[in-house]
Amino acid sequence: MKNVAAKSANRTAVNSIGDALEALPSGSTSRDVLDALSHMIEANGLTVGDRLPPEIEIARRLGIGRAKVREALTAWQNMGLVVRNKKAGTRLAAEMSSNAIHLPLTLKLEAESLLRTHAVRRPLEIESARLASRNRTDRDCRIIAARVAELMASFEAGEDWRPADHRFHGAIQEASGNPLFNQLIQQIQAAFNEIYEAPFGQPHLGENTIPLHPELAEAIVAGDEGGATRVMSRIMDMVEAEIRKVIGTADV
Amino acid sequence: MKNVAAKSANRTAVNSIGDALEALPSGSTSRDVLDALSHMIEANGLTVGDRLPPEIEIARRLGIGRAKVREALTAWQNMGLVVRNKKAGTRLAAEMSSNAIHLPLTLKLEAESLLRTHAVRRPLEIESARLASRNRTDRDCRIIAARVAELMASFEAGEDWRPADHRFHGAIQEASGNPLFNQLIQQIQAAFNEIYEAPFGQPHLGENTIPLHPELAEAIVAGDEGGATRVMSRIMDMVEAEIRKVIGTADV
DNA sequence: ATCAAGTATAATGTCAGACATTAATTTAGA
DNA sequence: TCTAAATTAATGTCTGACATTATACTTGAT
Repeated sequence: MKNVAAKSANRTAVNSIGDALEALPSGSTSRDVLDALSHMIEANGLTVGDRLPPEIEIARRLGIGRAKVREALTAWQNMGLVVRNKKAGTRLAAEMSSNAIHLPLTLKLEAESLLRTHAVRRPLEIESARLASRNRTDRDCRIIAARVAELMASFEAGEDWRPADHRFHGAIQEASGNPLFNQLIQQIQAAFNEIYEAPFGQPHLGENTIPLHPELAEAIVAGDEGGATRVMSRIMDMVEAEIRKVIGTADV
Repeated sequence: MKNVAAKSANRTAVNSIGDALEALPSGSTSRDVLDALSHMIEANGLTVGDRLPPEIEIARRLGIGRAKVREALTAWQNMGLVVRNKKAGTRLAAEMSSNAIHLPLTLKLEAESLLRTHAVRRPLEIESARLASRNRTDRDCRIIAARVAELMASFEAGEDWRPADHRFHGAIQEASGNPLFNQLIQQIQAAFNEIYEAPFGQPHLGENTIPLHPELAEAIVAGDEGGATRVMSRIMDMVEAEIRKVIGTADV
């Protein structure tokens, strides 16, 4: 019975893709293929568990080779967005894996994932600040001082201070002596931005925390482990509060 | 001049892959291809910026088709681990890309130190314990209780308790309500094991910490945020101490 | 008529070969 | 010596074929 419903749903989907899948211009990238598919999925209201058209059909409609379609679908598969099955074809995956963030498809689902992403970033930032205040070299101190000055100047000039903020935190992670912190946080932050920038435009998230940054820099330079931990925690808490305010939810 | 050095490095790499790339058994998956390549990369000491052999060469050596090699490399490319270039071939990427949190190779390339890996795991474990003691459901409590019982039984029976330990920590991360913790820690731990098991054989790392685990479980079930944080911190500190003892180094 | 077993089929998975494209390298020329 | 054109070695793409397999269908027995 469930099969019957699924089957008819599939048929409508497959029959009506002509409306939404048009030939791509030449030189189109794998990303374009995914965008076209996203569009088709949305236009047809396909949901989790539904089948996509066969690869060969997609290729024909888009006017590209099957290899290109496969490459694109493989990307989604690796992100956990679709599962492929010999006879059953390619279906939208039962669950969106969290490190798979392809915007057109997942935007609606990802609001609270901003908080989740931040929740992971939080302890890493705090720990990196603690280690930085412990392991910093003279050179690190000079860089941190320069970066925080740069940040405050940018902030007070009313410019877009986020690149400077990014560099400042990068300097702290650098000073921690463990490159993994920088790597991980950078990736997490990139994922965050990918979710965030699109739906809400140009944000000023974290603006209230900027005045705290000189204090953070001082604590690290002074080697004050507890102070660095405390200030960074406060910064992270304030960022979290702002996220909640923006997306208007309360639960993690 | 830099070109010359790079070129000669490439040549040695390409010439010596015969040592490290052996034919795969049939039915091998794309993951196997990547594992074989990882192995080759490590065996030849390739680092960021170095070239991989041409796809067709890899395919020949592994006894598979070029399509399969391409699919595997595409996965890495999508994760930002490699960049491909028409004539220049495929190179290990200079920077890890954003939406991909694929740690195993990253860590292998970047972290020669177990301590660094552990240093990243530490704050994540502590935070997940804290969140678990805050967000746990009744169901989580039951699972945690069952897992810790299982762990202690396995430990006292003198068996290999590590799978049970793994499941216990997994239950805590589950209880935190944020699946990202589980994902990240699991990957970090996988990377750790990949580095660790090989050189030191069958370890009993963390054995001294097992008796602390019931206490940790109790704190979480009781909702004692401070207690959970404290115990998990102690566990992590002890693991770190044991790592230091094993590898006999002092520096992070 | 219902259920089980076997068969057919339609989709993905893989391979091979060819050609297109591009960027590094080499060569020719000013 | 420097610049520009030709070469070339790699990835990128297309096509067609075959392998594999999970589903869908058919057949047979109870």
